[in-house]
Amino acid sequence: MLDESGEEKRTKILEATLKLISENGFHGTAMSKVVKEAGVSTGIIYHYYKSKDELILELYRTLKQKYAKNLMDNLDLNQPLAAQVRSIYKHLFQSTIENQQDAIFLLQFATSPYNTTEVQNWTEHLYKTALECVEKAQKELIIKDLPIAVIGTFFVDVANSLAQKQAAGMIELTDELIDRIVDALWDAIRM
Amino acid sequence: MLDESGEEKRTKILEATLKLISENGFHGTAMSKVVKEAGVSTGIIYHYYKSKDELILELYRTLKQKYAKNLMDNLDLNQPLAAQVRSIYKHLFQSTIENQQDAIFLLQFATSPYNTTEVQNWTEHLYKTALECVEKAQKELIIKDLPIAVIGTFFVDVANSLAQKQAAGMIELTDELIDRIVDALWDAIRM
DNA sequence: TAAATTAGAATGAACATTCGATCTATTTAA
DNA sequence: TTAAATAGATCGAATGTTCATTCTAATTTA
Repeated sequence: MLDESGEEKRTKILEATLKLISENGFHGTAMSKVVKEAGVSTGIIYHYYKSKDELILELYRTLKQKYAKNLMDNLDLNQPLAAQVRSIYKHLFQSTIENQQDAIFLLQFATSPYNTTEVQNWTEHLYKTALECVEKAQKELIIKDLPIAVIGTFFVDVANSLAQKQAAGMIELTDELIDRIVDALWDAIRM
Repeated sequence: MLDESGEEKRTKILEATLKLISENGFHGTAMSKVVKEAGVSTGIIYHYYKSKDELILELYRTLKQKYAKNLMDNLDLNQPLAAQVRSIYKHLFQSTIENQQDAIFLLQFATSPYNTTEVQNWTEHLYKTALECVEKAQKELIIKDLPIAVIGTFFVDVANSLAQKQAAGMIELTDELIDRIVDALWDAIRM
């Protein structure tokens, strides 16, 4: 190919996988369909990825990293803690909801056997800075002393679930509604 | 009796399916494994269920019905509204968390393509009484006027996610912690 | 030209489902 | 009361399909 580097092909494969899995789930997504959707040959997919599992894991890592990076980049450590925590909430929500396809894939992944303890540990380390911020807020009695996993659920899992409901047409998440949801969840955790 | 043994076999098959899917996901659960786990023959499963999909749907319906019934049975409409809503929360949490296997299956189902709009509508009607209770509390300005789907997420999806985290050993949900979580979520929705 | 990349047919395993035979209990007929 | 008939339940081997992965040959790139 002329203007298609290996990287571009990798990306195409990942994008096709994301689209198909978010629409049809892990079962409904045969490698042959990924190949077709991405417009590449069967062989090439195994040139870039060892196996289907490896491909799915790489897709997961790519997406998680994207979100974590975006979150950290938008975190202003000079702000008051309360504002920082609310900012984390807001960002998580907005980026989750703006990328429904990603959210649906991540939700499926999280509830699947792919999500091993090893993967979970890797994921957790990505959010180190945000976690530290939350822990600091707990120490200073700004937010409730709930286990970090519970607060994480309030943040991440709620956002993912709502994104899924929006994708299913059960709800419309306007900016105004997102603000009210963030307010409500802030009420849940603040002292 | 014939009927009884037949029912028992149906139950055995459902139980095996639940165990295997909650442990290994939809992919990891071949009909041959269900057969082995349930201790029945290949043929009999198709005598009772049209297909694998039909079996999975029936399992979903069975579980959902169980929870909805338990919830409604424990709802005392003579109590003050706030107490009713909190009671719903508490029950949802407790029953979800006490049955991790169920919760994991339901979570997987919810994020899979099995969860069509049709299925979602059926599920919603099950919780009619609880929904009415929440809506009434909104009208009387006891809780915030958030879309019912959002409040549903705060209830059901949070409980399911936490049950999954507990199953994964990431958290230990003691009675005391559950109370604090219910308190926190009540703070999220109350006026 | 040599090495890397790409193609897509070929392979074999896994899987959902079917089928025909057999068994068991209940009803009917003599 | 007993024997035959019927209908549902059960079995597991056989079938045909789908799918992940591999292989060989062709093409591109350096």
